Formats: sequence, C-alpha cells, structure tokens
Amino acid sequence: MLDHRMLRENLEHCNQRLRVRDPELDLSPFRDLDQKRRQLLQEEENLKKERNQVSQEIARAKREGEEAGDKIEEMQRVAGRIKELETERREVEKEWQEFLDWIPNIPAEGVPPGADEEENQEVKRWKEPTSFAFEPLPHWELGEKLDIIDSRRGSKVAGSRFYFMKNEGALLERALTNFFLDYHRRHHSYREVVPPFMANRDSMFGVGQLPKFEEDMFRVENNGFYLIPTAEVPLTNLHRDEILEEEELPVKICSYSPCFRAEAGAHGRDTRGIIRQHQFNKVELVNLVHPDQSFAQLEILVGEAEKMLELLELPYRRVVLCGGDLGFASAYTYDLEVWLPSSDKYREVSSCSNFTDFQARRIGLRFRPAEGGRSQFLHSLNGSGLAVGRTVAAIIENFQDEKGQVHIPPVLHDYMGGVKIIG
RNA sequence: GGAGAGAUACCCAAGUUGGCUGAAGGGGCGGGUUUGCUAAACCUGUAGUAGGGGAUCUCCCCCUAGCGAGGGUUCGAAUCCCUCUCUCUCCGCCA
Repeated sequence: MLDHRMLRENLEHCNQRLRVRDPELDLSPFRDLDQKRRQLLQEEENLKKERNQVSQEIARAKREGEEAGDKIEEMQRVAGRIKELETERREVEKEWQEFLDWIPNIPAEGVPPGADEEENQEVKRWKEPTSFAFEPLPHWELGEKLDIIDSRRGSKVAGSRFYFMKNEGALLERALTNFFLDYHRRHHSYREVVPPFMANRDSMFGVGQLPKFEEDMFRVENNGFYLIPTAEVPLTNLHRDEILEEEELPVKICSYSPCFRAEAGAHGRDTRGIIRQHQFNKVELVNLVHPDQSFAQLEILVGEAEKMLELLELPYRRVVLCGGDLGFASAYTYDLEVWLPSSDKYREVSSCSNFTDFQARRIGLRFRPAEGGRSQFLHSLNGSGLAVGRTVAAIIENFQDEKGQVHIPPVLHDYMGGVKIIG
C-alpha cells in the first residue's frame, strides 16, 4: 500500500514511476475519489462537532431542570444528516480504498524497464554451467531410476503436481532443510520459528498476496483460511500491528515451511519433474529493517542466499527483475537462478526483495526511533534461502555421473548420515 | 463439541440506573524538588494511533474517530441491543 497523502501530492510522478511495471497503468481516478472523500469527511466532521457541543448543552440543561426540547429536535435533524453523509462517505471511501489496494509498489531507481522475465538483467554469474562428457538425464528420470522421486504415486494419492520423495531423496530433502536453517541461524544470526502453515485474509492482504492473487492460493473451505504460498506470509505478519524499538532492528526471522500454490495459470508448464508443484518446501528469510538500511540489507540478504548455492557448489546467476516481472509488493527484486541441465537454462531457486514500506503500511508495522519522536513504518524484505525442491532437482542433475549415480555435495555429508552417493 | 467467565490506555484495574469520565485509582516510565551518592518521600507529566484542516510545515495548533471488532438504538453510548473474533476455566474428544 502506498501512502495516500504522498500519492495525493505526487500523483503524476508516481504514475510515471509505475509505468516501469505497466505502461497502461493510470492513477488519475484517484484524484477525484480522494477529493470527494475529503469533502464529505469535512462536512460530516463539522456536523459531528456541532452535535457534540449541543449534546453537552442538552446535558447541562437537563441537569439544571431546563427545557431542551427545541435543541433535541434540532439535533435530530443534524443526526439524520450525519447519517446520510456517513453513508455516502463510506461508499466513496470503499471505492477509494479498493483503488488504493490494487496499486502495486513503486519500483525503485534502477529497476530496468521490460515486460516479462525475458528482459530481466543478469548481473552476476557464479561457476559456469555444468558440462557433461555424456548425455545427462533429467531429474525425473534419474529420480525414478534411483527410487527417490515418485510422481506417479503422488498423482494417485493427491493429484497432478504432487509427488513423493523417497529413501535417500527424502533424506536429501530433510538434510537440505536442516542445512539451510542451521547455517542461517548460526552464521547469519537469524531467529528461527515454526509458523502456522495457514493464514487468514488479513495476513494475506498484508503482504500483498491479496487482493490480486486470490486464484494462486488454496483456500480451506470450511473456515476461510489460506494455505500459505510461502512462509513470507506468517513471518512478515509476525509483528503485525506492533511498534518495535529501533535497537531491535534489524529483526531477522527464518523458517522452513511447505508452500502451497494453485499454479492456476501454469497449465502445460513444467509438467515433468518437481520444478512446479502444488506443494514444495522452502526455507524463508525475512528482514525487518530501518528505512535507511533496506537497500543495503537487500545486498546482504541476497548474499546470504547465494552462500547456500556456493556451499553446495551449484552454478547460478543473479538477475535483477525488470518492471514487468516485479512482484506486486516489491520495489526491487533479485532472483537467483540455478543451472538446470534438463531445462538447459537457469531456473529460479530464490527471490530476494525489498518491499520498502509497502507491506509495513498494510500490516501496521512500525518502529520507534532511538532518539525518540514519532514511530514510523519500517522496511520489510524477504528472500528464499532456498527453495528446497528445486535445489534437490539441481543437485540430482548437476552432480550425476555416467553411471547414473548422484554425488552429494560435501557440505551435506554429515546431514545425510554419511551418505555421499545415491545409487 | 457442551457449560461458564472475560476483553478498558505501556501494565494492573475502577466504571454497566446512558450526560462536565476520553476515562478514577495503582504500578511503570519521563521531568522536577529535597539529598554527599543511593534509597525513600513529595510534586508533576504521561493515549499511542488513524483521518481531516490550518500553519511561522520535521514538528506546532484545531477538529473527528477511538474503552476487543463491526453494526444498531439515542440529541448524546465504555455504559442499552444484535453479530463476530479472541482469551481463560471446567467437561468431552484428540496428535
């Protein structure tokens, strides 16, 4: 959510910046709605002021045994008028609010223009794509051969885009999860939590998942909860409607969670393998920081995620998302993409974003400056550190040998109970 | 699932015959007096916030809202009515 006062004063400028996302975006209806709302509000409040005053007079008159019939009669009319104005104002305000709810965050300076992921900018590359002296197999074939991934039975038990991890595959999934969590906790000073895996509407709205992405989520029918599409939802909402002390910042929270995604618009995409599933595991990192620090913190955050790939020795690149590919709430996003031989390209395993005060404003998340004074909205960031399922796929594919065995990266050996090779 | 109790400011806690109570009283915190320092005592200040307006526009003034949330009754609601949420206690069930 944008600050509507800032919007009022800089409407044209904001609109211009937002066109980096969408050249069609038009904020002009806001001006009228805002003006109308304020006008109605002023009229209403003036009458309320009058009502409050006269009610006091009526109270005094009654106490002293005087007649106040004419005043009461007058106030009956005023009360009626207030009710009318209130109704009208609420209608306008609703429209005003809804308009505001649908405006995405303003892209930061440096976000490249562009319509979709084709125009994201590569800014870094670590290790060259894996080369093979033989024909490498895709992870779904290897996974089946090694009996560590079972999509067929996943479909049987749940449906398409579900799978079982089995045997050393299940072990690898768990090892990665633990490795990620341990590393972030020990070396990047994260506080670890286990969050709810469902959340309510307010929480979904708070991070910007609603109102725009309703169809991307699973909703529980009998109570209206949503299955979280990412742990970002509970983690960012953890301190909702709270005022933190500046000394507490930055607050760094991490957790593992399963992520549930409807993948409504993805028919036919990535139908083979475990790259795009309705449920996958992810370790998520959330930072709540001072507004002056958020862009510096984003560099740290993306570095924390990159560290995971480097320790696993997986080739990756870092891209800056262009305006058209930027998430609704984000002002600036880096994606980390791991090399996936079966796709013959890099695939996203982490997305690290600075949301500036966009989520904080929706969520009511402030801090009190150390030197005193008014509390203000802080900045929120998050990043995957990392998506576990896709990392598993990357390990299987990048570290296979000509015998169809998979070599486990050394950093995971202890976590794998000594298993160094699958197969 | 059944039966009760509750939700008031940073915390505890009065207030439910509707009207100088936007909120008594504690505690805590800020400031001050006394004091060699500490402690203690005394005095004093303590809605944060949201929205709107004004201004000598980074912090000042005015107004509106705000006693769990949302509606309603009334000239006027913390107080009366309805709906919802959450917390606690007992019973039942359960990982």
